[in-house]
Amino acid sequence: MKLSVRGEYAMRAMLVLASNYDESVVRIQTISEQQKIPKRFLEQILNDLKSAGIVQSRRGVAGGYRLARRPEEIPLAAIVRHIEGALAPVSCVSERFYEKCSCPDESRCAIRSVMKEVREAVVKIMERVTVADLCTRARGLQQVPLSPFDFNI
Amino acid sequence: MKLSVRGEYAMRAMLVLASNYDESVVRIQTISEQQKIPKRFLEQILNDLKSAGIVQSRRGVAGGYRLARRPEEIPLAAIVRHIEGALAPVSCVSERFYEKCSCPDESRCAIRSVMKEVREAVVKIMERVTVADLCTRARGLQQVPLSPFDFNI
DNA sequence: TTTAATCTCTACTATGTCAATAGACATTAA
DNA sequence: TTAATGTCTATTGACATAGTAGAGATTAAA
Repeated sequence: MKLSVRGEYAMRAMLVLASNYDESVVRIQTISEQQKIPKRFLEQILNDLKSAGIVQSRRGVAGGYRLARRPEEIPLAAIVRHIEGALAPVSCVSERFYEKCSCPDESRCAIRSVMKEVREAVVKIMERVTVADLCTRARGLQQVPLSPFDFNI
Repeated sequence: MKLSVRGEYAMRAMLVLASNYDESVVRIQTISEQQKIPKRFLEQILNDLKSAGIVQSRRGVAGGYRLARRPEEIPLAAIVRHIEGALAPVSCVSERFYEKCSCPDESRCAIRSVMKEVREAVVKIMERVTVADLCTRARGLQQVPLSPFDFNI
């Protein structure tokens, strides 16, 4: 898995939506400003997440976006898979985005067997951690005081 | 980590070199034919691995490539890091290829903390597995009979 | 000394992806 | 009716990828 800027923005937006899960909807502009994400670019990303059934939207004056499910029910894997594609390091070990590779004999490829392990390790984390966990972590990190090195005199 | 074709070729070539570690050198052409890798492309890749000190070469008539160290001393991480760059899913959690990301406060970024876990999991595998392990696995996989489904009548 | 087989270095190219930006449109609450 | 929103499609510039190509340097052997 390699996260593009697009994928990073998607996660950041999801974190905002999850933090405001009680609200009816959150406007694109609000997310864009809070997270410093180019608005028109964010539009595309959220629209994309909508087509994946991960978020819902309301159009018109009091419009905006909200999560389609509870934050606990959305693993990070779901977001990344829809925005970036495979979590696997090579597509010949991907379950959902499988593509044949060019090696002579895939079933006996030693490299592939290592790549499978990498895939498993990544999937394990990304499927276990949900958007709700992200919120919890974010709250935890707020508590931590800034390191002295982070202060400018 | 996401492996490009270039990175995959590099690993396949390294596997061939390790299998012939007793030989003096192996010709590009030999590797190219065995692994079905475009020769001129492979030239570049091997030359690149040479500049990384991972392989050595001999020029001229009886020329070719060989590993610069014993297969047990070359972790896959070394190869991938030189050909592809960071193992980390985002550069803001990379040790060797660190780059600042666009999030408001990196030290308190919840997404980053998850990405760190992913990085650790990937690095752990790629640093532990060596080219020698690749050879061992390859030999093991040779023993395994083809699944009945792999036969064409 | 010549030759042929090899690696080496640099440049080029076609294609695709990424990160936006833009315009016209549809929907909705007030 | 209007203004604030989301929706859809197209375009763009920069860069990366996966090669291809040509000319050259080095070396073992004839």
